[in-house]
Amino acid sequence: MARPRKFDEQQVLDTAREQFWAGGYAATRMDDIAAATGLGKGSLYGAFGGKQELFHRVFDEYCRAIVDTTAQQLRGDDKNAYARLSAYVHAVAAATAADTAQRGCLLAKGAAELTEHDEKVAKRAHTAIEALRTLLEDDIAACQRNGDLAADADPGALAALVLAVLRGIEALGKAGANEETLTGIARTALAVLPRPTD
Amino acid sequence: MARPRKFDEQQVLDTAREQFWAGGYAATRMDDIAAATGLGKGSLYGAFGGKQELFHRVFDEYCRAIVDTTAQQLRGDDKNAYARLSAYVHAVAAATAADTAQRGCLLAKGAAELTEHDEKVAKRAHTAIEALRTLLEDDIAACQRNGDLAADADPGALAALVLAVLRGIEALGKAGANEETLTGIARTALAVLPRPTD
DNA sequence: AACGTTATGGACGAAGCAGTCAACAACCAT
DNA sequence: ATGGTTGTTGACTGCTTCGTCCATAACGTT
Repeated sequence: MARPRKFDEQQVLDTAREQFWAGGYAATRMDDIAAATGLGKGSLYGAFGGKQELFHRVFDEYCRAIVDTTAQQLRGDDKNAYARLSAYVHAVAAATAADTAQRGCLLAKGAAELTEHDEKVAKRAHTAIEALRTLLEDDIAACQRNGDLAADADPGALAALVLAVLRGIEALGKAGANEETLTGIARTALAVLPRPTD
Repeated sequence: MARPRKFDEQQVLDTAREQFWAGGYAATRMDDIAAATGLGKGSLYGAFGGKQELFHRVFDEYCRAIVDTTAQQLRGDDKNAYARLSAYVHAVAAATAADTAQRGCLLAKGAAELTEHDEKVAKRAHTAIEALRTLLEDDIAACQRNGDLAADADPGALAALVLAVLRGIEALGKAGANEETLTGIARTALAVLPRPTD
């Protein structure tokens, strides 16, 4: 009944994410996104509404992806819960260290730039962080059931601590900490988690 | 021999800092700073050079202030080293929670926005972070000498961990974590630091 | 095939932006 | 006091950028 779109919406969102990720929200121009995607501005505005809406789409999708990926890495049986936690924490440190361009995490970057002025971004970031905390708490509780961590510790508190360490690793990566420092933090954080006393 | 300045340079820097802090680098306009300080743009450019240089001045000064404040809070005799560490960690959590406007830390915000594209900002942030790490390490070593923390632990590693937790608290504050969560993280982090075994 | 509907692309408008400039003002050394 | 030097002001320039608009293109339905 009408002319179909020539572009793949997902592909455009991916490209837009790269642009916003590299430059931040304010410094990214819609013309850049148009050029990078090959779309005319009319199509871009027609399909997504505007710069802010486009960023919201990108940010929302990124948050969803982060939480999904983490869920895949942390969910599983009690038996391997500690191994998963350890692997995850080390993976975040390694990924941060490997990010030589120091782009960091779009969740952190977007939140830092826009939380104060954009309610939607603030809410979305909060939801994502809360989801990550829950995933960590579930895994830590599994570790406790399996006897890998002290049963009398508060899993929620430990999850919040680990989450803070992870976000801190990310922040220190931005500040140019080297790989050894970052992996060292991961190692130390895991080492200080309370063990069963028997 | 020449006309003296009518404005206080420090006051202008303070005002500029507020502007950059609230809006970020890209979103802050020189006209805003001019209006907020009451200076004409000519004076502003004459005294500071341009937007980038002005931000460098502000950022440098902010980093210096952060490190100085931390040094005042952490330096002292071995006897009270642990009390100082505890007070400092809790103070950061409380300050982050109290920051209802969620402006966060200019060091983190500036680094997140500009590290990739501005070498000077990257270097300055790195230096500041390294200084903070050293201050923490010195205090932690003092704690060990005084028997408040396990002597066999690596003070450098513990310092890096605590620093990560602190930066993580800051990041979680941006994401809207409530006061209870933040102070809980501070409490848990201190609780998991290794104690002497005797 | 003709038509209604939606997509496309790029020129355009309007506002915003960093930075400049020239006329004027204030100071001090002589 | 006077002149040289530096600070001040705000209008101005030239460029950038968001968003719109419209002529045209491509599709499905009848």
